[in-house]
Amino acid sequence: MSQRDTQQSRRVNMQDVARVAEVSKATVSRVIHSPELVKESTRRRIHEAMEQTGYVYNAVAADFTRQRNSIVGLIAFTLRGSIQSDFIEGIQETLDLHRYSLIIGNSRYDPATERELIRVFRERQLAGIIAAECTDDNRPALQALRDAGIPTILTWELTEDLAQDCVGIDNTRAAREMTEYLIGLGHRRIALIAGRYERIERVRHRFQGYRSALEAAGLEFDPALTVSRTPTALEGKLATSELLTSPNPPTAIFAASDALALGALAAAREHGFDVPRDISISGFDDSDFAPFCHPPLTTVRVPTLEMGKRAAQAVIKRELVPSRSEWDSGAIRIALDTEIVVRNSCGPPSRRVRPS
Amino acid sequence: MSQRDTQQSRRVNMQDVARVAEVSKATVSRVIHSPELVKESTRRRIHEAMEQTGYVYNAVAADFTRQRNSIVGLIAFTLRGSIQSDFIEGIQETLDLHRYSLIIGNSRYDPATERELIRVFRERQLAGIIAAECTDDNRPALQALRDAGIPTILTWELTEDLAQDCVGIDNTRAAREMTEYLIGLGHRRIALIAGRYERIERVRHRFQGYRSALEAAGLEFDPALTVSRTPTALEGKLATSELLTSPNPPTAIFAASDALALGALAAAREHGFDVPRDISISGFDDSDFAPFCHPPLTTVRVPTLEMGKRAAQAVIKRELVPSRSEWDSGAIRIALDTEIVVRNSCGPPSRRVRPS
DNA sequence: CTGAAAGCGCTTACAG
DNA sequence: CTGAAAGCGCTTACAG
Repeated sequence: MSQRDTQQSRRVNMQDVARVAEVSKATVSRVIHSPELVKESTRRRIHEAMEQTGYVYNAVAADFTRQRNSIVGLIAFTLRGSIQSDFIEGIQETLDLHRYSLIIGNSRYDPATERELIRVFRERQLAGIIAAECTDDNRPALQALRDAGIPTILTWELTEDLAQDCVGIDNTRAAREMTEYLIGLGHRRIALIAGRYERIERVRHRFQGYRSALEAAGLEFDPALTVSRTPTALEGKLATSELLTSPNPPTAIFAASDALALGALAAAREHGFDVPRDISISGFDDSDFAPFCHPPLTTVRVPTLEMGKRAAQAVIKRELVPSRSEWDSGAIRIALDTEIVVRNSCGPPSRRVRPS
Repeated sequence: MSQRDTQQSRRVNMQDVARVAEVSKATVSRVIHSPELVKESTRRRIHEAMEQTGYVYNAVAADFTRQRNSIVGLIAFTLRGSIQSDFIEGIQETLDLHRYSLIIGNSRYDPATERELIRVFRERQLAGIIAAECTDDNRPALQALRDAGIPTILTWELTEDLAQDCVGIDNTRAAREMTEYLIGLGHRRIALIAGRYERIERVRHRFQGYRSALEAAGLEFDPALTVSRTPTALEGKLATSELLTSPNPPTAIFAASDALALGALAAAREHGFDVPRDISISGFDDSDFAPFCHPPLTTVRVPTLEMGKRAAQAVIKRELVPSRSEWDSGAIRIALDTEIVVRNSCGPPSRRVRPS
């Protein structure tokens, strides 16, 4: 193969193709990007030359020349659990359509790494950033990115900052609706297991939704019934164990992620509680595994694939209109609907407090 | 902020910093890459100049100049299920350490997309490629990448092609051991649910391991007991339903991924089978959710985090020694150990064929 | 310890 | 429909 040969010396570049096709490299570039501008016969000759020389387009050189990269970055705290793979699939699908690539950055919940990530993304002059999660601490860094001309889209929530582009769901309402559903089933003592309220806006919103549903129903808000945990099954299990063995246990547990709910289910079983007879458990996300839990999990469906697609579209839209004056005409704010998926993990409360 | 100001005109570049610090840009470059080569006082002056001008290093220009990109690409069929997020975490952790970024490509099981991905990765002149999965059809494309001087590391399996760099597990042995475990429990009719044997080497190996354990124990291999499915919970459930309602059902099901096993568990419950009393079910992967299944899943632990780290290290090692003559001194082949994690989803067979 | 110079491979107006 | 020319911002020997 010619690749092997040329490799020892020098890669084939556009100039080489131009020489073989007896055109200028500007024309070769046109064949690649706007073939309709080039005469049919010339185009054919160039294609042949590319074939013959084993030419591989150099995207790095192109990005460099254009002063704008065709790579989008994703910022996440973790790739486990909380980030739905569907969400990333949605982003990729859309990006592929427009010939962008995706770099995935993982801050591992570490602010220093997060800062580092943002620095690297700036250095790489990425076309845009999608933030899957963002602590309040991290907001200024995102803002700086935006100031540097790099579009940033926050996802999974509708930010209180109305100047921030976002594609998300109404977490407050979603949590309120699930809480109302549990209240409607007859529950009076409903626990909430969620992330760290103080740092993440969307978790705070879910908490607010839960609380406002309680208040609207005239139910007392009991701080002992809300626990903050990292959204993993293990933490959900631990938290549920504590709730179940507390002096005045809940009759329903609303886990603000399906991973937490999975752990809650396991804890309930271990303590001899039948779900939903002895205790109701609901989740949030409608993950892949939710229908296969025992019992199948009642949860909040989040249109993650759609959210990923919309976020990618938003980045691309921004990137195509880089002028800041245009941006100032208003933020992109896309609200996606959620819905409660009723399966079998919730039911009316039993009078028994402890199972046999 | 200075970023905002400079943005309207031109970005601050190395030359600007050099001017302010009254040095050449070569020296600025040295401060960034090999500060030990620069005199302390000069270094300080340059750092001040960078600060003052709001300089942001241009990594695209650097990659372009160096003719070698500091981004590694990952190729996968999907981001759902089969790819463990721990695996990607491991890759990222190692890459971060060495200041590489990760582009994640998703072929969505489509050969055309896969080819496209490989083309894009070549155009981007990536530092190397890690293939999380690779059909046989796709092997030549990977080979072409290698020929073009881009290191490619295959993962999750120890390839039959001894010239291919790989970091993986012995799928044959792992499957044989799990099958032996089930045989040891007393099972005679053991089903296997796995991916498509004909296309993926590691699935083929698991199948071979299963079969060789059967033969070693003098058990008949019954083709009716092996089913090929996409590794999702839904497919696992469907396949299990069929097995359970077949004329001569198995007493144990070995699902070659935990996602399949999760579905299998759900199917068993739906058909009124108690696990493990009426049917044993085992998985493969030891996913996050395995301990929280009902019952907790007996499965094969795969050191995914470690595998990710090793794969990234292998790419970096290759990338640092790009000369082909060095490569020819031998392929990188790293075998990682698996182990059976015994939980509660497997037990001795019952004599009952159908539950009450 | 530091500088001058060449060059990487494209794209982008501009001209014709 | 096509070409000539400038330039993007670095790094890399080489020289001193």
